Formats: sequence, C-alpha cells, structure tokens
Amino acid sequence: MSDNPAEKLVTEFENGEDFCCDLPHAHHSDPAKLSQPETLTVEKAQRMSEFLGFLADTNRLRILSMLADKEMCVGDLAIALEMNESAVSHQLRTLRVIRLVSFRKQGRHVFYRLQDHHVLDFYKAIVEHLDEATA
Amino acid sequence: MSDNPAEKLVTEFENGEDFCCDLPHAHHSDPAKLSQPETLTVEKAQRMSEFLGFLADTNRLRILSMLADKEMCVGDLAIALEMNESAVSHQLRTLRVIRLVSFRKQGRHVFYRLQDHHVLDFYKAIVEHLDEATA
DNA sequence: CTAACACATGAACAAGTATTCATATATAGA
DNA sequence: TCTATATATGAATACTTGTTCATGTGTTAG
Repeated sequence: MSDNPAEKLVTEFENGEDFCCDLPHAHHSDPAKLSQPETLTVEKAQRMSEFLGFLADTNRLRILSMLADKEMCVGDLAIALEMNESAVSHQLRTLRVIRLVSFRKQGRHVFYRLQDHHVLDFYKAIVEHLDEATA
Repeated sequence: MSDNPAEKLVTEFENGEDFCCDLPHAHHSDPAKLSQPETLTVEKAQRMSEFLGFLADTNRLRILSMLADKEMCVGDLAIALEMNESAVSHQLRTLRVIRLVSFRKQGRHVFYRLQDHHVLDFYKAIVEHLDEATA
C-alpha cells in the first residue's frame, strides 16, 4: 500500500523497427539496467512462488475457505469437504508449516483456525481479484 | 526447506471437553450449515488453484516482474533472466494461454507485455501481501 | 487394562509440470 | 536464392506433489 512500483503502464509501443533490431541481438534494453529496483530477485521470486504454490491447491483452498468462517476439527473438515481424513491431515500439516493455520487441542480433537487476519485478508484479496480475472 | 512448524501457541486451556464430543463424531457443526454462502464451491476452488498454480513459478514471476516494468522480447528476457530461450518461450506460451500477457510482432522479434492493468494490480497485490507474510 | 476413536505420519504410487534438446517456421539481409 | 536470426513447439526426461494405505501416538470410555 505504501510503495507503488512499476506504475509506468505498458501502453507505449508503435514507432518501432528503426530504433532497434539493427544488429544480431544488440539488446533492446540497456544491459546495465536489466535489474531495476522493482525487479524481483531470484530469491524473492522463489519465496513468492513457493508460497503461491502452497495456496495453489483446490483442497487447501477449500480448507482455508472453511476456516475463514470458523475453526473446525480435522474430522469435520474431512466430512464437509468429502475428503479422506488422512489427506486433510496432510494438507493441514503443510498449512501449519507455512503458518497459515494454527490449532488448539481439545481432548481427542484438534481444532484448526486461520493463523491471523493477514491470512484472511490475503485470501479475500485473491478471491476478489480472481473474480474479476476469471469473469 | 523451512521445517519449523508453528507448534507453539498451542498453550490453550483444557477445560471445555463436556460441551461437545460426547458421541463418536456427532459433528461439531450443523451438517445442514456446512455450505455457507462464503464457502468456495469445488469448481471455484479449482479455478482459483489453477490460476494460482500458473503464478506459482519462480521464472514466470520473474518474467511478469520484468514485463511489469516494460515490454520485452523473448531473447532479452532470456538474457536478463539468464534462462534458456526455449524455456522462456514455453513460459510465455502458458502466460499467453491464460491471458496474463499479450504480444506484438515486430520483424523477427516478438514483444510481450502484461495483458492489462488487472494483471499488474494483482501482481502488485501479491507482492505487497507477501512482503508482509514472509517478512 | 483394553477397545474405540481422533489425528498424525511415513512410504509408495500416480499425476502433473518445467526444463532441455532437436527441429520447425518465419523474417531479414546478402 | 541461401544463410543467419528470432521464436515456437513436440518429445523426452527429471522433478515435484497430492493422495492413499498402513501404521503409530495419544486420549477417552468401559
């Protein structure tokens, strides 16, 4: 919300042809400038893709969707989502590892919930953006 | 690789116990209410995960990061990202298919750019949220 | 104690995917 | 025309990942 990177839109092209492409690949952009400040470093891109990859699963999204509404235990999640309990447990483990959910134990049950409001906000943001994108 | 489960925070009271869990799984939530309005349908979760999956790749993110700044041709992207040209072309193809980028041909070159502002907005939103999330 | 239950976890298998290599198409220049 | 360049694409390979099955751990009830 604070930073506004790469605001410069992509709507300028035309005029083409003569200001470049004369030599066998005489780079169309200044090589020294290939790494702008806004450009993702490899490391950051890796962290981002890793995180998005964790989100990019139908059942994990459905689990998060459930937990966005209220905390639930493993068995009920399995029933509600019509999934194998083991599968749910495995998915919850990965969600736990990346700190998207936390849990509390109560007797034989383990109740899971979204870790914090950031997760909920991000989840909602994705849903909204994707409603537009895939409309 | 970060194998550091969030196993803390678990410190919750133990009391409870009697207001539920009497029967062998007498669901903790009303079965009739398992599908709330906010709950993702399977179809929507699938579309979302598919879309997120396309984004969940280090090199695709780096390509988008580049194109967020300005349009670029395949060869320059390959050089800037130190990737095989073929790999870049393949990735651009998938980005094209899901309409995240568009292109214009100019002589032997093909210049790619982000498809529209939604893509840029979404990309920025992710970067911001992940800055918080992975900070 | 013993049995039933709730959940976790490791291993194995299946399905998906990114990269590379070889090749194809298309354009520009000689 | 022929050659070099720029990009695209199919196939093969290697890698990742989600699910299932079997089993292990911990808890409650009888």
